[in-house]
Amino acid sequence: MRKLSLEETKPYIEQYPISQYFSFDINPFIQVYEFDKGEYIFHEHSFPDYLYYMIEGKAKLYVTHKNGKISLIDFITSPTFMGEMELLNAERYSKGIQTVTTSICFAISIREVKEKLLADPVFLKLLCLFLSQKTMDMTAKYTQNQAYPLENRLASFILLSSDKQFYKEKHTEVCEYLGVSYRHLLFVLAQFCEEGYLTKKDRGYVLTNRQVLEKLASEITY
Amino acid sequence: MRKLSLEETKPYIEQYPISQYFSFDINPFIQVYEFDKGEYIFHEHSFPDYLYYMIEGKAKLYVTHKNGKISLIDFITSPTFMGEMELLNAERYSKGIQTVTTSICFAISIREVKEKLLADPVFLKLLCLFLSQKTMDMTAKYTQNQAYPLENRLASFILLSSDKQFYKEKHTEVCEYLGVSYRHLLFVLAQFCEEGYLTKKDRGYVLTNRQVLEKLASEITY
DNA sequence: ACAATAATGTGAGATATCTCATATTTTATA
DNA sequence: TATAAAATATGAGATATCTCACATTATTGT
Repeated sequence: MRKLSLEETKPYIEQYPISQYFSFDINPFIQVYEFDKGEYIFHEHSFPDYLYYMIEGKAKLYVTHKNGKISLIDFITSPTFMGEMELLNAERYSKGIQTVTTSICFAISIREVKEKLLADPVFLKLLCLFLSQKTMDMTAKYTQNQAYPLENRLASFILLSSDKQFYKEKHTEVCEYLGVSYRHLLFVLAQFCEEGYLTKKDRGYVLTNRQVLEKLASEITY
Repeated sequence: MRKLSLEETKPYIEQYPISQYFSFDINPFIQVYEFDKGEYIFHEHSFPDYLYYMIEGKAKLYVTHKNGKISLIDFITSPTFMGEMELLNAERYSKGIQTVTTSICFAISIREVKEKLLADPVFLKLLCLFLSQKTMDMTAKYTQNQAYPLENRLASFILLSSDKQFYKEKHTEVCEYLGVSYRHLLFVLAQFCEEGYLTKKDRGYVLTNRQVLEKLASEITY
């Protein structure tokens, strides 16, 4: 983690204006941080000091269970807030957030502006929208997780995350996201290859039968 | 569903003051509705006209999947808001909410006060707290669902929902809540009886070995 | 009070998914 | 560049959970 100098800060502030999200001048309270790839933004069970607004990058929100299993709750993609739950005091201890790529974040000191933020209708409205959208996405994901076998969910995930006709995600992340074991993910991927829906190439998979994948995925959503 | 008369309304308004949740006078916009047991407050895929604040009763928030499976997302207990996601415009169509007991709700016409509500810092702050708490509860539930077998989750559920040493919930609801089949729930309950943790009595179960149940439940949470 | 509906209960077989062990390859790091 | 760490890969056996079929007992509506 590196705090950017004032000169480095400037272009980001200009390129990503967030003043519209507040009814007071937020700029004096903003610092810009850069997180390396793989670095932790929040450690599990910590008390965050900052509300972050990620403007560039990608991260994983996860929780480690007592039995050692890890649930990847969500892929966090910019632009988004992080630490808003903690700001609201709703959470005793934070979940973990680890970057997947180098990430740039605005950091707003909770100590300094908590009072102001929690009385700001512009910000609060934005936060409400953000929270409800997040809740709905998660509800959809998790209810589907328990209502459909991996076959359907994986097909859906491949279609969503593939670039053109090429799928190439880290199995280690995907299995945690879809809530299955690494072994089982590989098993179903192998099945897809056997059936000819996918074909291994380089270090990824080519979608060789998009139609069937779409049919499998379509069994989930209306 | 029955709209209460003005005289009937009065005692509820007095007993459950919610004016503190708003920075303007909400009373002119409040109507009081009574829902019968088993009645639907929101049908799935409808567009709610009211923001509800349930003051008495209990309901189920659920979603029906394309394959016919039902996920009981949450047990909704008073006091709580309902329809807040729709108010925020975040949801195209609503989930279903069905009462479990006769329920009394304050109804606030979205059409009439949406603008005011979405600019009210007092209400918005409350809503943020509510939403983030809900998100966290759900995240906890769903990540645990996929990280632990029913044995642990059921033990935890029994301890939470039993009255003194007696457990008596509808299996049909519980299996949807815990995300398993009816058959499997009964199977694990039978197992608990065989092991002597529970004993069938009347139409419920007596907790005959609370200690073991607590041990099973404790494997989940920190 | 009776019929319809919902809830409970059980068996048997299928399968989706997990655990663990182990080998190889790729990527990160000193 | 050597070494450690992470990611990929696969087999074999176990199990958690599901589906379906069917019978019984409550509960509800008329």
